[in-house]
Amino acid sequence: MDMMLSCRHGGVEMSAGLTGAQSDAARASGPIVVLAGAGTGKTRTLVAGFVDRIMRRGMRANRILAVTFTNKAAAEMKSRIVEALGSGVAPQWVGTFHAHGRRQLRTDPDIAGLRQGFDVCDAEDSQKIVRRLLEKACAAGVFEVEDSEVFRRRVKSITARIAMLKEELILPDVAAAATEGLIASRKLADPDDIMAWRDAAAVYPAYQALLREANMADFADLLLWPTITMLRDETYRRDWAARFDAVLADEFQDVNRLQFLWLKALSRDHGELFCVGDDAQSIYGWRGANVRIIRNFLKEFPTGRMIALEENFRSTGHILSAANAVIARDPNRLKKELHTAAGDGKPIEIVSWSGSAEEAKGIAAEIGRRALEGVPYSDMAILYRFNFLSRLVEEELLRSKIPYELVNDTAFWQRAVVKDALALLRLSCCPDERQSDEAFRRVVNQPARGIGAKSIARLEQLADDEAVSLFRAAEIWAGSASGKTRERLQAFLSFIRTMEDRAEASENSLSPRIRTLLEDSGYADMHRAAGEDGRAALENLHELLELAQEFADAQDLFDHASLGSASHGEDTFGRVKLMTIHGAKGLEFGHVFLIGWEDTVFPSRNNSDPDEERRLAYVALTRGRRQVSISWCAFRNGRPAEQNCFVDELPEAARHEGWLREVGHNRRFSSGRRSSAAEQNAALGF
DNA sequence: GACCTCATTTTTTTT
DNA sequence: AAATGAGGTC
Repeated sequence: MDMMLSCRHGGVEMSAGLTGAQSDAARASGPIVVLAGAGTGKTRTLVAGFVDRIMRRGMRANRILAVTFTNKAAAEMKSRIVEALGSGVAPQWVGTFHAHGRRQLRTDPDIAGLRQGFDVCDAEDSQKIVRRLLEKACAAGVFEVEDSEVFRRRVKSITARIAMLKEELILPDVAAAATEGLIASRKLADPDDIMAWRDAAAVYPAYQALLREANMADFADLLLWPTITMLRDETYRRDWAARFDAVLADEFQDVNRLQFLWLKALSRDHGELFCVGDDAQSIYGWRGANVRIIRNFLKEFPTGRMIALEENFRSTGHILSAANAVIARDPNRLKKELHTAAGDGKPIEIVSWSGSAEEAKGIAAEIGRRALEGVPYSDMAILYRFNFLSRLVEEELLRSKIPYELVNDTAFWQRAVVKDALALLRLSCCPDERQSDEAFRRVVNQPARGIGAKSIARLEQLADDEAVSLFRAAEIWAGSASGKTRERLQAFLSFIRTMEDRAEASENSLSPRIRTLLEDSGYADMHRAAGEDGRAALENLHELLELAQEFADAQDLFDHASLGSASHGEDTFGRVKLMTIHGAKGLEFGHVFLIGWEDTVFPSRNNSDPDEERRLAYVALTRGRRQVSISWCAFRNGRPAEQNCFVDELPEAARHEGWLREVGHNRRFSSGRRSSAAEQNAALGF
């Protein structure tokens, strides 16, 4: 402990090599928000804050709550804390909002009307529930029958809105009134929007009832019920708040009202709320994130402090100039400007293409060229607004034999095969439970057992009438009726029962148990029979079996499956990374290719908040350390497209000063000089 | 009634 | 990637 007297700023700075601003932030007490611009050492400061509370202020590591949004961020934070403090210290409360919520809810499931061992359903499961409710309403004539695409969108929009209602702490019974109030007060001009909110409020109570009956919690529930209970019941709140001497929150710009109230309820007694974030990087508004929370922090906490970190340790001067220019047009932003002591670096390239195929070819060629110059593949990344934009690029990289990795294309635990395998497991655990209905539906007819849509519809009817699970309904049917379907059902039921018995009898660990399920059910064979088409599926199943070894029991595995986990980070060194801009947040690469910068694609026409798209552009640009190339196409999907507004907004001076280079071979680019074909080819590696 | 294959379609972005 | 629809076969 004499370390803290050893230099002017104390032990933290000395051991971690912090800047003055970072150190000030880490050592501050009371409510504080660190406005950490991209590349200014956000995680470092957060970890330093954690360490400072232990080393200098004498708190215990397991009495500090630290929250992040992603498992990856949580894992990183944990390991860096352990690195700083030594492996003897084990922080017990570092995790995601969802993981913390689940932990709190698992302690008292009854506050949400749930029983012990409840399941967490993911967004897809939520959508399926809403879909079935809506289909029922259609059948009853409450809703019109629409074409399937419109229907799909509607399900999506309603599901998202129910989550938003929960994040505003609006409970089912008051949802309708609250929605009408919202419609009356706010100027919701769009009639579609108004209708969607009304639909959501109407479906919400039935949705919640269904979840509860099936003993399931959705993502929002994990934090909603603990928070509501803390607000209603002071004893309960104190019980939880007393466990922590300080609360730390990462990515604070992305918290929603629910998460903020949860943080406040836990930190109210001591006021130790240490938040790190950057309002310029708030890109999750569609998921309920509320930028105004970080922007109004000082109004909420008049005694609090806001400390801005503006010295960037990542990018070149030119990259920062471009990023600053783009974000400067967000009128509500908290003022700060990134600067660097490093040099200006290479010019930013704006490359225009006639079509997306050409763009893909060009990027692959350019990556090949840079690789020859000695840039490791792993130091390059291609970032885009939507996942589907990766397809053509992927083909081209494959053709060019450039090793690449698609990051988070469809998260492992959300893949259909993985969910099917887990459904089999869930069903073999407790077939009679209502929470297995979803599992039943997934696998009854996979592989095809002759139990098709019509039979399942009849089963659902029966289950409804008798108020039992689908599995029970199937047993009733198999016991009474006759015919082919009866035999087929019987075969399936007895298979599940056998598996259930065997699971109880043996001490078989998880992995072999799943293997048996996959083999004996014919599920694995189904994919083997599909040949090339089933290869990816089999690989995923194999990986699942490997991963399953890490889990103690089925419940443990289900928990990880629904909230995701960081353990799926296989070593993929030496590969070009392909990911969405959202997925790239928090990461950095020497060379960054930003594709699809066309109006309606990026900024997306679907986002009602243009400033959020702007912030996304800011995030995209600030991922690059040394070189950033932006590209856009005159044609995308056979439709003409325009260079997006962000390109236009880059400082005019930059074009004259030569640090913004426009390269292209379609007739449409606006300003700047037209480069010769020879120049283009030289630049793009043909 | 159920299954298969082929084609089409439409993507937000993620816990 | 995954959900849908059409058209043909058992």
